Amino acid sequence: MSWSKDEKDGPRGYHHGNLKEALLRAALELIAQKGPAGFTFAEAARWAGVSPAAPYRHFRDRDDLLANVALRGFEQFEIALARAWDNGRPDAFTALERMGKSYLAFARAEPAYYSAMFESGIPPGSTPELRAAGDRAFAVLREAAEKLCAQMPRHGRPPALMVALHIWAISHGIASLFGRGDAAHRTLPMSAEELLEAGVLVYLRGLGVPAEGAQPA
Amino acid sequence: MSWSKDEKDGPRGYHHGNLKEALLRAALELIAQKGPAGFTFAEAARWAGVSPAAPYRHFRDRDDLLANVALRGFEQFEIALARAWDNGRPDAFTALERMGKSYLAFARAEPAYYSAMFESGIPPGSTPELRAAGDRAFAVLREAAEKLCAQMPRHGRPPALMVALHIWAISHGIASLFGRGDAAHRTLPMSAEELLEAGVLVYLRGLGVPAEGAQPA
DNA sequence: GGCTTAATGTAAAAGCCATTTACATGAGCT
DNA sequence: AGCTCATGTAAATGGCTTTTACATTAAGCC
Repeated sequence: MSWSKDEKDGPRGYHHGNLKEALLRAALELIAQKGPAGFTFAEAARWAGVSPAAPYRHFRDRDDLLANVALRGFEQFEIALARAWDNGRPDAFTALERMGKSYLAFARAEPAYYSAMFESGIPPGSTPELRAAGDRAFAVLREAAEKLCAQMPRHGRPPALMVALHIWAISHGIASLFGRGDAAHRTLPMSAEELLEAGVLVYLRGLGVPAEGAQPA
Repeated sequence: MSWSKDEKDGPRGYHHGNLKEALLRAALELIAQKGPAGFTFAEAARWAGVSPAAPYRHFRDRDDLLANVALRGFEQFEIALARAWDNGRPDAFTALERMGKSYLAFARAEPAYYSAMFESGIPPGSTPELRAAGDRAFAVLREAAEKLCAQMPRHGRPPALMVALHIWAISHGIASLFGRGDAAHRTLPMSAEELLEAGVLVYLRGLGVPAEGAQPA
């Protein structure tokens, strides 16, 4: 019945039907266009075809919506990293490099998620779920570090947590400073991917890691 | 000469006397309290005791003020880094470690500047002055990398620019992710300073740098 | 000292946002 | 059919940003 017909996805009646989802998608799109700062609650509502007050039925406030976008971002991020890591196949070293590329690829392909996650001003611990999702994503990196460290000689073996933090830091640093080609970032004499790969390579050599199957010199 | 008396610093009459400066200081204070996102033009004006429209005589808009804060931040940052570098004394290695500590100390001591510089959404190239100031700050790091590389055996000597970028990235990554102890960041099993120092140490070992006066093994 | 001018503030208004409250609609269950 | 709760709407409040017309004053010039 409804009033006219049934337009693919537009709001059908008094009730939207899937507003929460629509708002999350709208927010993602708006953040992609104007950054987390430029994103407005009202515009997301407009985008979803509802009144400015409607979103409050699904999110406590603007920050809550932002935090949910970040949450979803961490989930996607974890998936992407885990897929790249692929359980350390064929070997930890190769898989780690692959994960590094995946890290930057995510930041580039999903700038809205990435900025919601790291540059929106939403504290990581603003909600337990958010923190947990962030931790799960980091856990992938940490697992990689564990596996990498495990195959080092027991002697000077570094703490895997520290290694994971270092790699996270340099990855995030590169993504954040040079992440995308847009005007919002600095330009580089090389690609971010090359820069990260080289950095991790040097770092791992510093740990004595490639003493695995490759030649140390 | 003045109008009524001379009260230390309060606005004396119709004209403020030093509004631009007052606004910059107010912005810095407000950003420190509520982050770059929470900072408002109107509140800065209130803080300076002028009407909401007054700031427009000194800054094109809110972003312009933010950019000027960032500009000032880069200048301070350059000074801090240069002081720590101290021309590479007593040796490049020691001086670099000192600069790393200085980097984090700045981020911690001047979170408002740091976030205006890197986390405010103001693009680095939004104005030529801003870009130049950023470049000057980076130049200090780059000089350090040059000096460090210069003392390496000519053979496998890495590009100094790349080294500078790597160190910048890991420094920024750590500052940005774990920078301050506040709720806005993640907590660590060690201090950010220790983490950075260890990371740079490993990285430099990977480059073969400490083959200077120390023992390579 | 007067006059002129440009710099610096103010007042008021338009338009957007976030958020709240009271009310409306309708989906699902009995 | 009747109830009830989830989900929307309308309208209002209070801030913020930015613009425009106007007020005040600092400074230079005679």
